[in-house]
Amino acid sequence: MAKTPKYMELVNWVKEKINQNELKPGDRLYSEHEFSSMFNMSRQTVRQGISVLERDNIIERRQGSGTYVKDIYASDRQKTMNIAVVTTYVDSYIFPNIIKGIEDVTSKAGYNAQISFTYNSHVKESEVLKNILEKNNIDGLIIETTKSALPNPNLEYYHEILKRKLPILFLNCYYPGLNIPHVSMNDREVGLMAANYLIECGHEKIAGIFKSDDYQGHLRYAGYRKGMADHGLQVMDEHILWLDTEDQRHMADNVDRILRRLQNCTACLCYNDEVAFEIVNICLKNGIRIPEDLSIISVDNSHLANLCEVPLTSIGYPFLEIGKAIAENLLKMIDDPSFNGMKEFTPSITVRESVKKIVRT
Amino acid sequence: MAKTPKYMELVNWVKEKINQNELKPGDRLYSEHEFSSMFNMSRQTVRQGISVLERDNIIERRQGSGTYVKDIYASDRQKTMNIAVVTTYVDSYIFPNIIKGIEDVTSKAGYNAQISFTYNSHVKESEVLKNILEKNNIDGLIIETTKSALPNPNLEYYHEILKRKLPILFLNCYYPGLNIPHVSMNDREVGLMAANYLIECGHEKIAGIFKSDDYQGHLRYAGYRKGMADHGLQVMDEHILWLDTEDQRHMADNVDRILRRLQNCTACLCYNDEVAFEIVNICLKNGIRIPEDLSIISVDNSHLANLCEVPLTSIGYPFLEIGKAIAENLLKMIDDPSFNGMKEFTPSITVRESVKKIVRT
DNA sequence: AATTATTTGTGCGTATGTATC
DNA sequence: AGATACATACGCACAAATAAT
Repeated sequence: MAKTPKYMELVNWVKEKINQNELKPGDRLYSEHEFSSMFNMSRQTVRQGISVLERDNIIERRQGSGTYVKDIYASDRQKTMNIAVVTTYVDSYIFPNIIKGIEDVTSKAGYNAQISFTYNSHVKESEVLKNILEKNNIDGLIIETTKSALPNPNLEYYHEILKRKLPILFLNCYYPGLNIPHVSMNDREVGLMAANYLIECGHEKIAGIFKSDDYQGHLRYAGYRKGMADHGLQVMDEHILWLDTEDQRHMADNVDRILRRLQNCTACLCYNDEVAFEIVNICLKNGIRIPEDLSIISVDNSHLANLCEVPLTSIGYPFLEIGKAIAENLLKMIDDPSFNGMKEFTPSITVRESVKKIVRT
Repeated sequence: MAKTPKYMELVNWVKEKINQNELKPGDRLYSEHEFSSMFNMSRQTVRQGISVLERDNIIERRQGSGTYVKDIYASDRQKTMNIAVVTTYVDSYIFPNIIKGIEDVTSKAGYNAQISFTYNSHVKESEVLKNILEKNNIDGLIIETTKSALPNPNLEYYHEILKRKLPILFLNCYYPGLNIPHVSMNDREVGLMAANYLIECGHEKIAGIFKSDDYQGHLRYAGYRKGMADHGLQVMDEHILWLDTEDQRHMADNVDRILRRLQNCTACLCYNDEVAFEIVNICLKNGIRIPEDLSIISVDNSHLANLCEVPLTSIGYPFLEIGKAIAENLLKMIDDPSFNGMKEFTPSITVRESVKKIVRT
């Protein structure tokens, strides 16, 4: 059995008082003489204990004045100048631009960006968050949450982050139930704008393809519903296709499913350019002409929208600007914990060739 | 005037002995009792001095055994579990895959990847390297050097890195004069293979577009020259176009230049898919049919090669594998400083539609 | 395998110096 | 100027770990 030294009594006593909030940052401890009589130990032993506390960065000695509890949330907490960035996929067009935006801002301010990926897996996300909390060497965190529409088993980690008052911003997605600010597009507005545009072009039977496991998909769906409802149009479940991350990776397996949902529709709202790109290819291969037989509207306005066989009309998603904004706001939060870094971008549409205007008869 | 405490005598004495190399890592210091009589100070005072040295991570006490000088290059140097990754551009297809490969490997091994970009600017590179050396919180470095074909003003930083025995690997490019291992394609082989393929297809008048400020460009050019020479063909300077990073960003400004170099040629070897993509567009707009009038061979075999209006025959560049390999080798170097992480990949060709076979008459 | 000498760790007492309020 | 606080310094005794005998 390991015998603990006498001076550890004092060390533990102080630590406990701090934990119980009976000793707050800036408070003066008892003097060495007082401790000496309180614990029945010599002043030398008291000093030994205080040395341990000093070494551990818990207290601070000031000659002639006293011994003080260090101020954790201010001068003491020295910045590491590291920012953690956690995203889901190393996607071909979203990721590089967002990262570039973030890195532009952080590197100019002297920060390093530590980048990790979750591959949209909760397990990987939990590993990443655990690692971040254990290492405790970052000043702030930008995270694109995994499967944001599903219950998140990693909530405890987010609560711990809040408890530690570590500045954190959600990228793109967010959890409605969690009090963590986010920087993203207004995705409901995105869905609404897309639906409205199609309706303005004369479409009424409008299919929708959304992502089921991202909260973004849910918001875009909500916007789409609102657009339909505003114009007295009905949303038909048989024209709504929900794709999850797995489906998206194997679109070829979903061809029949997709074609059935698109039947009898004159237009389709696609979750993003990646999906739209695939849908266009599938349609063309199956004799459906774009936009003559089916109009397609998409989201992201990435280079894919340009490169697509039928250039896509797409709602813009300014990834570079989002990256810059989220980094700027995180840095502000680091300097001023009361700053709320929430920001939502308003969408805009880029018209290309994938939507046909229908003249009503 | 500040009076220095007596125990500092001992502290300074030890520090000096270490500086003069009279005390080497692993050496045992005199015992507390010996010091006590040597310096005419009490054992308590000796202990105080030794405490200072211990706090400064200079010596290590072992109860019952003695006090030892710490071994800086081994057990002492505790790993930070951070890897720095420095690349040039946040490119649309190269970067995400390489980063993904690196992050895959490093995160599995429990490392964080700190990513920075130089935008192919020496100034930015120097800032990044300076920051890395100042913070001194990484276990290894992967760097894609900036403008590797030009004299590098940041050589001093690389020498400092070598001096510190910090594991470092060059990505893609490297400096021939610097003793730092690299992981890349064999770019000379790339140029050779591309030239040979065109020659095998019956082409003799072959233009070449290379990047002037990357060493990769020079190597591919060297390979191209060898392929030509091996078949008794002459390399004509008027058919060689050198582009630097700036030119590449404003290809539209170079149209006349480009068309002049391609005159009288039946084929063109392009530095990479990005360049080839642009060249194809420029040619088609100017009435040059691909591959009927001009065959194009390219390098990278990225998705751009597929998406190009004329699908490109391209020499593959396995970015994901390169990323994985460089990360694996860096981790090996961290664990075993004698390990040489150099690796060169052999290229392979993917044939699409941009090269016409000429039947000789 | 047990003993012993050596070395660092813990703990206490005292005295004096120096900074702060 | 004086009281109080921490800093330095010396002395001693015993405990615990280590290494050699």
